[in-house]
Amino acid sequence: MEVTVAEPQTDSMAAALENILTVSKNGPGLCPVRDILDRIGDKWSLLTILHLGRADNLRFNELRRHIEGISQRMLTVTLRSLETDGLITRTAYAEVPPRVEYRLTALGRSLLGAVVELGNWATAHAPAIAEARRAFGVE
Amino acid sequence: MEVTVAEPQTDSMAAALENILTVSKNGPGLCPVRDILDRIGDKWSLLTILHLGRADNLRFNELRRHIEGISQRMLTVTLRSLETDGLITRTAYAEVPPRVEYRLTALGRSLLGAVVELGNWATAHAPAIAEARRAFGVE
DNA sequence: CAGAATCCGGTATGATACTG
DNA sequence: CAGTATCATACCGGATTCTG
Repeated sequence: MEVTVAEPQTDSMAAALENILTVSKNGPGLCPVRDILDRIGDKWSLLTILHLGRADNLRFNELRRHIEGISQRMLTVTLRSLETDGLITRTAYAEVPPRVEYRLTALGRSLLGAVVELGNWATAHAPAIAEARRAFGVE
Repeated sequence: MEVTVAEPQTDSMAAALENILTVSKNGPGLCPVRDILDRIGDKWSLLTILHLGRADNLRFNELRRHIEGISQRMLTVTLRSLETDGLITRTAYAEVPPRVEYRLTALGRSLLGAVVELGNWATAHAPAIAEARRAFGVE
C-alpha cells in the first residue's frame, strides 16, 4: 500500500501553515513548533524514537548498541527527557542483573508518523543537500 | 479537504523505519536523519522555513519581524546555512536602500510537507506534553 | 546491567557596535 | 536596509570514574 508523500501543496497546507505559525496561544511568545524542537530536536531524541518505533521495546544497552556513537550519559539524559515528556515509558524489573525496558507511549507513537516522513525526506534528499553544499563551497 | 494524519501504523511504516535506520550508507556512521537534524534542528531553521513556506518570498527584516525573538545575527547565520544547504535562495537587488529577498527552493518546498506535519503534531499534542511534564514533576 | 556523578571543551546563541 | 565583526556566555555533549 503506497503512501502519498508531500507534494500536494494544496491550500490545506496553507491553512496548516497559518495555524502553526499563529504564535503566542499558550505561553508568552511560545510557538509550539519551537517548543517541540527544543525537546526532540537535540542530537539523539529522534533517533531514539525511531529505534523504539521499530523494535517496540528495547533495553538500555540494546538501545546503546543500536544508536551508533551515543554515549552512556547522553542515552540516559535523552531517555529521561523523553520520559518526562510522556513520549516513552521506563519499566524496571526487580531482577539481578537489573533489566530496564523502554517503549513508546501512545503519544510517542503518534509522533512516529511525522518523524518517519521527516526521515524519508532526509534519506531521499540527502544527496541533493550534499550536492548543494559542494556547489556552494566552490563558488 | 481533510488530511489523514499518521495512525496508519501499517507495515509500510515498518518498512520505512527499516530503510531510515539502515545506517552507514554514505559516510562513516552517518545516519541521514541525524545529518538532517544537525542542519535544520537548530533553534531557528524550521521556523524560518515555515515562514518562507507561507509567504513565498520575504525580505530580511520582514523575516526578522515574523520570527519573534530572533536576533539579527542568528537570522543571518540561519539564512546562510539554509542557503548553502540549497533549501532557500537569496536574491539581492542593486538598489538603494538595498533589498534582499529570500524564498524556498524546490528542495526547500519538498521539505515543507514533513515540517508541516511535524508542526501539526506539535500544535495538536503540545497540551499532552505539558500535562505529562506536570504529572512527572509532581511524582 | 543500568545507571549516577563529575569534569571539561566546543559550539550555538545572544548583545553590542559598526558599515556600504 | 541588510548586513559584518567582535566579544561574552550558557549549555550541550563527550570522557571518565564510580555504584547497586
